Amino acid sequence: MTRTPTLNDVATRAGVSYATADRVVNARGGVAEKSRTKVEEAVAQLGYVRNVAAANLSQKRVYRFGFVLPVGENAFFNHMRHIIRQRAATFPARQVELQIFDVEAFDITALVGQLRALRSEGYDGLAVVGIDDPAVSKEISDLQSDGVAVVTLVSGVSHAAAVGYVGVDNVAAGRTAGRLIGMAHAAGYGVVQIILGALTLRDHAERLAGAQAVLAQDFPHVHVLPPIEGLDQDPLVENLLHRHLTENPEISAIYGLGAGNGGIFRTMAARRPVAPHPFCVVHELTPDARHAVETGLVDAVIDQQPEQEVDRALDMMRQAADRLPLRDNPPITPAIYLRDNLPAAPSLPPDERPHHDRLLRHPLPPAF
Amino acid sequence: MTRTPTLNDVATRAGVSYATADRVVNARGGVAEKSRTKVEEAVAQLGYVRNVAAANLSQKRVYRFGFVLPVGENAFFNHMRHIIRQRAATFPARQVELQIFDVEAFDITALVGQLRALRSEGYDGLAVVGIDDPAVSKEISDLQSDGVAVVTLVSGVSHAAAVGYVGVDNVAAGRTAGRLIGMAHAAGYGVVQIILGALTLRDHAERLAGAQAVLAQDFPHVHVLPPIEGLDQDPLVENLLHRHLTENPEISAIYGLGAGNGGIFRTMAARRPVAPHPFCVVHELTPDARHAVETGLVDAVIDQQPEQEVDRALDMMRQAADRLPLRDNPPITPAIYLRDNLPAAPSLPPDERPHHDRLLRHPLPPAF
DNA sequence: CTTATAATGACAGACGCCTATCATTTTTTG
DNA sequence: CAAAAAATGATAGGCGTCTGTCATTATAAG
Repeated sequence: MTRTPTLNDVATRAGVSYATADRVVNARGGVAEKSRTKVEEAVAQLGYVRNVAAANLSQKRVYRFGFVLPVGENAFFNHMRHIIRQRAATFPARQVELQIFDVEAFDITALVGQLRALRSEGYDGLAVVGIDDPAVSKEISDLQSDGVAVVTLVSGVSHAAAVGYVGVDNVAAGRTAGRLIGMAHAAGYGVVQIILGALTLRDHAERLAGAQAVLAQDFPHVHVLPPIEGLDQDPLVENLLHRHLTENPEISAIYGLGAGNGGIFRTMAARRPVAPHPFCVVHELTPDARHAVETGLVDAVIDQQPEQEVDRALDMMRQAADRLPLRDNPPITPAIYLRDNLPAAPSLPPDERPHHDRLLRHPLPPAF
Repeated sequence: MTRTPTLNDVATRAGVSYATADRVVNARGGVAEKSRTKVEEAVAQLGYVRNVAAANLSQKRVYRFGFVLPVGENAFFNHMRHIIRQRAATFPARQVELQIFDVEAFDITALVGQLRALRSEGYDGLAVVGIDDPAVSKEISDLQSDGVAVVTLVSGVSHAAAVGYVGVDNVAAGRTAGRLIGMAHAAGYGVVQIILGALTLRDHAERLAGAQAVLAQDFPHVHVLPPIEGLDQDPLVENLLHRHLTENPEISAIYGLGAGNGGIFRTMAARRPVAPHPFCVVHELTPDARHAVETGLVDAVIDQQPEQEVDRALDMMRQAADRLPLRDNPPITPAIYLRDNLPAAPSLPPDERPHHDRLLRHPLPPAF
């Protein structure tokens, strides 16, 4: 029954005073090279691990973590906001304080500005939905050197000195969708229409590449049409998709890998009575998407599991704040949801309820 | 900037001494009804939450959690063991001590004996893979009243006064498999052969029912053969499956919902060069199953995500030990893995590596 | 060798809670 | 009403770490 060693034990073992051991462990400086080595050796030999509970108590520590998310009508990030708030609600008991910061989507200047503003706010950790840009990267590195543990979330930032990245492999996600579509064409010939936001968005391009690769290699009998760019806008997507479906009745599958899914759902709902049902795959299990799967409008949803992402980000920030070694975090795998393995519906605030009422009020697509 | 209230504040507010407030909060008894109410009101009014860090410090608390798992050649539980050990390795820093207890599978007496033995061991929490039996249920309730937080894992125990259940909905898992199979038969007609351990095993029966229900309702053109009972034994499964496939060349899909998957992989591998590839779904992402997916022997794996289950169980035990309200834990959803969204391969100890070497050494099924 | 400077030691108080003891007050019981 | 029992108050010491102060000693610079 060996007691777990305290810093006092370390000091004794190293043959220095508690004060010196503390100076080393907490990197306060003003310690001779020689003493530092002795203390570090003692730490290693005894396997000393700082008692986080005691440390937190003495400092009256409250963990301050922030999430920096793009703002907009993006259902996915709204969902993520909700998850974060939910976690925040269960946290006061653990002395954790969570804040969400909204930043205009795709706005590098705004993001950099927000990050800079946060630099002096004394946050222990920040989870940032990145934009891959040198200025952002620089800002993140600066935050890190100011002692803020930064985690990039959903979309990484290259060359940033972040603690880590939490997000899915979008190529894998696209491949997964591609294979599902391929499986659904065991019959043989088929035509796939892909809808995305824009080819310039890295996430979308990656998913597209993944899907195309799998279909070309393993399902050569399935023909992939050139993708439609819907700019992630529901009405535009609806408009374009409806036209393509009408002009090309051979289309047997639809893959929406961007964010204008509302347009897909409406198109599918409108056409359901008239035409045979193409196999349909979309991304992100938003309330609308869930409803579409439940009602059979959509066959499968590829999801990046924001709950897991949020938890993982919190974990990492916490570990960093506690100065514990990070446990390795393998990339999150995209989940496949069919109507039978949907997770229990989360309780939602009123403004995030699915829009199916509105959806059903328009049983026919607008003429154009 | 209001300080978070301490028990001292509660005492003051309630107009009693610290000692009395403490007696109430820690349920030490010997407090008049009236005082208790006053204290409870003060707690509610101030929103007092016990500072777990301080409490743990003062008690030199080390959390002691145990997992009680069935022992045997079951690949799934071996995988789970590995996950638990992995978690345990990262825990000393958080003063958590993890133990695994092996119990003979399906042995009620052994399980009850083990649980009883653990009763006096001072565990804070136990995660138990249950057997649904009154004796087990009784034992769990007793543990709970002795202050041990019990979580049932993977398979629940009815009427047990456990803190909660962590596991998947097996009907949903079966339905998911059924739908995948249905999707793969967009062509039309098809024949499904289901292999399970035994119809008397609840998990298996539930999965079977789920799959049958979905196929009957949404894919009536797919014919489901009577299931084969392979007793979860690889050689028997291989033997039976090979015979059925030979006798019924119409079989277009195989669904292995039990644990004798090694037999399925070998059969598929052996037949691959000769026959067209039936669509194949199995359960649990064991190393062997992963390899089978990677090599295309198997099309999809339904997985109950043991990592998540272990983490969830640990979370719940921890919350209970900290006397915090449990956050609601929605059932874990079965994951679908195709070869494109496989999670990063976990590092495995040598004895749990996939057996594909052995598998490939027998390119043909044994004659019989 | 004498200053200045750097490094070290020795403590003490605080963080919030737990445990224990003992004295004191209130309530119950006979 | 006295005696017994129950409830309450007061308080002290400890858990391991952090922070700060101040005195002391070792080292470097002049």
